[in-house]
Amino acid sequence: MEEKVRWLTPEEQQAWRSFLRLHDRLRGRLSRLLQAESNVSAADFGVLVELTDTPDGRRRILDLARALEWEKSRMSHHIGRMVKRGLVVRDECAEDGRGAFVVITDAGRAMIEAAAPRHVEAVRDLFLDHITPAELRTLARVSERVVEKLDEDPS
Amino acid sequence: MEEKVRWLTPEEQQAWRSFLRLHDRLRGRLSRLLQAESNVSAADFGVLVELTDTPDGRRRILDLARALEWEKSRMSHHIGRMVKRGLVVRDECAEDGRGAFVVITDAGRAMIEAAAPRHVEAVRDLFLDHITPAELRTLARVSERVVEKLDEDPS
DNA sequence: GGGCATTCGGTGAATCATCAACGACGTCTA
DNA sequence: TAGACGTCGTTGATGATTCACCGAATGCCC
Repeated sequence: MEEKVRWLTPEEQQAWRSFLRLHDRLRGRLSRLLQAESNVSAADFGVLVELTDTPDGRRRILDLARALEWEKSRMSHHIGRMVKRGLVVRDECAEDGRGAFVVITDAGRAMIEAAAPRHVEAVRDLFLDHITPAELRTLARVSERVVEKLDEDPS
Repeated sequence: MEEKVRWLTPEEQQAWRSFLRLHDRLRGRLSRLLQAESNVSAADFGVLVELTDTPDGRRRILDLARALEWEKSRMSHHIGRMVKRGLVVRDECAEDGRGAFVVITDAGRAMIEAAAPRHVEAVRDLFLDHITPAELRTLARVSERVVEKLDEDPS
């Protein structure tokens, strides 16, 4: 009952590895920059961005978790740490007694307003500036297509 | 002294986010598959692949760390866990009294030989199959170029 | 050879992520 | 309105990663 394995061709192998490597490097570099220049982790940054996307800077925990594709448990722990550092506060939810809101504080707002321009600049310097518009479109197209397939796939 | 920030255009923003999302999803899915079907983590898999790349299945620790772009400390901790599970053993180094080798065990070899075909298949199913050869070439080209720039950049 | 910096690897503490379980609440149905 | 069931969020235990540091061995330069 032995199936033959279709191993990757050298080109495929190399493309796949470069692709993975790029991601690791970019993320590593960007998060070290965020940490060094603005004293926030990439995770903090993501949460703060989501919060500032709403006019009042408050969102339900599960809503946040879904937006960032985190587990609710991770979100809960992470929010706890951010509360301790004064970036956000918890607030209870009137409509739903089980629920809870997270609200950005002034300190949190100050932090992200300081961090965002540097971050955008870094994304340009390290990534976008080295890619042609056509390549970027290809990248976006491929990414969307593959993610879509992943979502369809039962797992 | 205020600099103007060149925020991302909607297209850039969307491409960047899709790109990040793709990676997270793919990695998550692949590592869950490895874990579920073959009982190894993606990290274990990487180490075992590096070890089987040499004829005798033994490599210096720092050498491994560099190949995987890990910190030596992470490698050391990880090897410790793999030793505990019987996938590899440590071996001392004759030429250099400070050094140490890691050697794959029979159990480790069996594990990766079981895992590799499934993994390759998954990479095809989830990624390569949804991409044209031209797109793959673009991806590889862009990845290599950007990684190269990252390496040049002082940080 | 004696001193000194560097490299190799390991360790403990702190941080972060994941998993299973839980309590509290909401919703649906009989 | 009672019970069953699902959802929201938290918690504690367990693993994994990073950081700062250490000891041992090596290489280097005088």
